[in-house]
Amino acid sequence: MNASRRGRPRAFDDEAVLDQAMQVFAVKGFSATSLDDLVGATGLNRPSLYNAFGNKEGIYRAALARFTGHLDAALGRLVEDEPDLARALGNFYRGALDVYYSTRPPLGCFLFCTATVEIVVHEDIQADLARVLRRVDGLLEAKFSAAQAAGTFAAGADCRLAAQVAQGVLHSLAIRARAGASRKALERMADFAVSALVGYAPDAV
Amino acid sequence: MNASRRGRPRAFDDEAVLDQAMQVFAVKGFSATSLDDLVGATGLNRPSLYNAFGNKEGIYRAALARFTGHLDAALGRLVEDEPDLARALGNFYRGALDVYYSTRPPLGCFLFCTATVEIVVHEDIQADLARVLRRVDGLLEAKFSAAQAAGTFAAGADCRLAAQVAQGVLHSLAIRARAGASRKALERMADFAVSALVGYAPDAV
DNA sequence: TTCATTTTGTACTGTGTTGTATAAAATTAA
DNA sequence: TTAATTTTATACAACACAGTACAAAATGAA
Repeated sequence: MNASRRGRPRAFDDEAVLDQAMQVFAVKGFSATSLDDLVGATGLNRPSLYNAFGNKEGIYRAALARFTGHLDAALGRLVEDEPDLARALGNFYRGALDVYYSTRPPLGCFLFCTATVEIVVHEDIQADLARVLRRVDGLLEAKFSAAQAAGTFAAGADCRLAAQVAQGVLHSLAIRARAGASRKALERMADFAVSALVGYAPDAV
Repeated sequence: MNASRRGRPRAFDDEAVLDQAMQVFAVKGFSATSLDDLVGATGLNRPSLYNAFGNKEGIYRAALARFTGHLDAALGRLVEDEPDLARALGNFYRGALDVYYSTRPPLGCFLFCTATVEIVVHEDIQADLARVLRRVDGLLEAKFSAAQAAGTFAAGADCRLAAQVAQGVLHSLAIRARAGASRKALERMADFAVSALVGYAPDAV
């Protein structure tokens, strides 16, 4: 029923359009990006964009969903496929850095670097961001819990807090990559964080 | 020479104006804030704003400088006045949370949450942000180094990396506070991070 | 073929935007 | 008092903006 719709067929691929829109949004942010920017980047005309995505916020949120969907899938796989906690975290950070440094100049994280400003005014974007925060916390908490059950992570440690701090390091990578840090510097920072988190001992105080 | 200038005296206090401008910028971000917003928030008229700060970016950067100056002074004091590393870090995070939760709704960090988007397009803002990142890394590295010299932080640890991770936790607090996390949750997260960092042992792998 | 339906392209509307010109007001120096 | 200087207030210019109306084009259904 979906393949043969009635009227004139679309002359563009939604996902390709969102990728092009994301490139502009990732550089300028949501508010500073104009519809003319998006028209220029996608090659579509305004009615096509509005028909497909509603309005500017709709385009942004669709691009955001595509970005987080991809990153979520990639990082989730990297974490879940690696049984060792330290290696899983290392893969997680390197996978993120692959994305954060995939452009010239590096733009950091599309979500953390461009959505965060908007969340006070745009409730939907706030919900989008909060959802990802919870999801990544959950993903990492599961990994810490599994390691704890396997005896490779401190028995008394709060896995939820460990996961929150682990994602916190990701937030810093996101910002620092956009702010001009070298990838190598961030890899070292991430390695240190992995070491500190995996080696955590609750009675250290 | 500074007290008595020639022409008509200014009818406003620069710092009060910047505080009011910051309130708007902190909610909407730089790009989404209009000059009319700033006129409304400050009570000044447009030529007065332009005469005092140049243009919109000038107003934003002046507000940013005021914010970072205050936070820098406050957090710097909190860290340097406390000799114990764990307590110093705890004070550091709590001092930041005091600021991040000082409004309703909480807006997180004015710098990390609103400047980060802009740094790709606005080089000056990028420099502003990079300067703060370096400064905070340095502040914390000095604290870790002092603790290391005093024997309360692991001898083989890289204090620069520890400092970067410690500031990384701050970046996460900044984002999460704006995204709707409770202050109590972030305090627990920060406490965990302090414990993990202070108890770090290089040979944990 | 003809009709219904959806997309496309152009052009436009109304409004919001940054920044400024200009003159009046308030002060100091002479 | 007068001139020089700076700030203030109003008004405005030139442009950018998000979103839409409308007709042409391209398809499937009848």
